[in-house]
Amino acid sequence: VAEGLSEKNINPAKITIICANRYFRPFAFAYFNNAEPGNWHAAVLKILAWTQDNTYIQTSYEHKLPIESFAEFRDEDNVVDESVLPDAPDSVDTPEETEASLETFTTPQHTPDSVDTPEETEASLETSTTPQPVNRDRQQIRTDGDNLLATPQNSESQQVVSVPNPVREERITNRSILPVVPADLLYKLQNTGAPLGYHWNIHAGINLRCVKAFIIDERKREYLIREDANSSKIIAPIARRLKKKKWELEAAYLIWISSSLHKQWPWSYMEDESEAEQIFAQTYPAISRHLIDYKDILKSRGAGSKAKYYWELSSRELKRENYPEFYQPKIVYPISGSAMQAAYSTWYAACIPNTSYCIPTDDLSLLAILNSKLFDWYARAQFRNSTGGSNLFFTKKNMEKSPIAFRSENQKMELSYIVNLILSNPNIPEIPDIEKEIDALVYELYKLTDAEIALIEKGINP
DNA sequence: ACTGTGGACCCAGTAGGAAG
DNA sequence: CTTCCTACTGGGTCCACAGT
Repeated sequence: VAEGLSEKNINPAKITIICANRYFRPFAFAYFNNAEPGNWHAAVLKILAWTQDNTYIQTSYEHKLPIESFAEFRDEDNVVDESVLPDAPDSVDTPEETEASLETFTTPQHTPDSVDTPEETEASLETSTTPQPVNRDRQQIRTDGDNLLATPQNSESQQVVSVPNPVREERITNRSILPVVPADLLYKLQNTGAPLGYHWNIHAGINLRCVKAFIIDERKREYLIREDANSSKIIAPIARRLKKKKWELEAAYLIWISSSLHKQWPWSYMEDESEAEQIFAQTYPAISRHLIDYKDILKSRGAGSKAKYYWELSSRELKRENYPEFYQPKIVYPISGSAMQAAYSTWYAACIPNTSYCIPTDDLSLLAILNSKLFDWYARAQFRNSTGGSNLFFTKKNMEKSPIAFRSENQKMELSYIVNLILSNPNIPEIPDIEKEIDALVYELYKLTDAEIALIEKGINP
């Protein structure tokens, strides 16, 4: 509420909020439905949103939108003054300008026939494509209307042009009124699709605190089982990423002995550690012989470890109830590194170490996006540490905020098909070409212009 | 002019501690 | 117990210098 005004003398029904970024992607109106003066609390905020994908035009008439006109975009706004971004005040706010522009855009409830003519459409496009510096803070408004961004297409209503439809890429590039700078591209990406955390859950891996003792390879596993068949009961598959490799994971095994604090082992209630050690050695002789080599390191595991004895992990029992994410197909990616190297695991009950995160999903189009050049560019722009190191941190918070573009079923299928080509033939020499194909499709998903793609290909970050 | 060696430095990757 | 991040490790690269 502006200074000098109180809730009482504002009529919420007279307020319409326009939410858009400089590219009008997405573009939304919000207004208070059933609002009455002095009764703010009963007002329901209604949102009408458009994206480039969405050609269905919602008319103000259809929704009884209380707005009758739009402010005219002035010519001088054609010149994008970077110094006033992002905090430039919205010029629409000044009363004179609002007053002066009343005739410029008239909604179809007054002239429903005339807007159908091509000239009219052209005229409204011409005026409205001009970018308007908008206060970014206002655009942070998040509503449950995220799903509106994924409204299915409906081309039938294309001829009803009631609201300026400025989302026309070719116009923006042809007029070259918008120099493509990395900050703009970053901003555009941030306003595309929905954040990853909106549709998916991210799960952390198991903190082993001594990888070399607990993780073994196939040969060692076979050896341990040959020595003592019981060993197989406490050996679980673990999906580790391969160094400097996307898509593929390394198959390894983890000696999973849950902490006595979570599970009752024959040695769990021994007072004396050497006594417990003896029982452990009798129960799992081969594994006991293996872990004893790391006794000193394991014993030095410090605070935070809830393991009761040195041969135990601090984790709970490996069961579906405790770790449902390990029992599903999942995308696995590193917690930090020089680049995103996501991979896909269908290995049943395969756990992951705490150097990785996983997203339980079989949506390979998400994997395609994560491993694309576009996402790499985004990560380089967004995921650096405050200390300025070279590492990128794919932390849970960072990843949850990452914008994932809307994908139609067809697009999902196309991307999944290509990703499957790589997954089923991980060592063919054509992989770089296939990855380029994926990059191109991902650029398409995010509706990037040629100039923006060039920016990413050249690796120019903000 | 070319090759081999070793030290210095850089950087990617990781273990594990701190904080919550 | 989870999440994040720091400090460490170890591999890679560069470069000066010595030997062939």
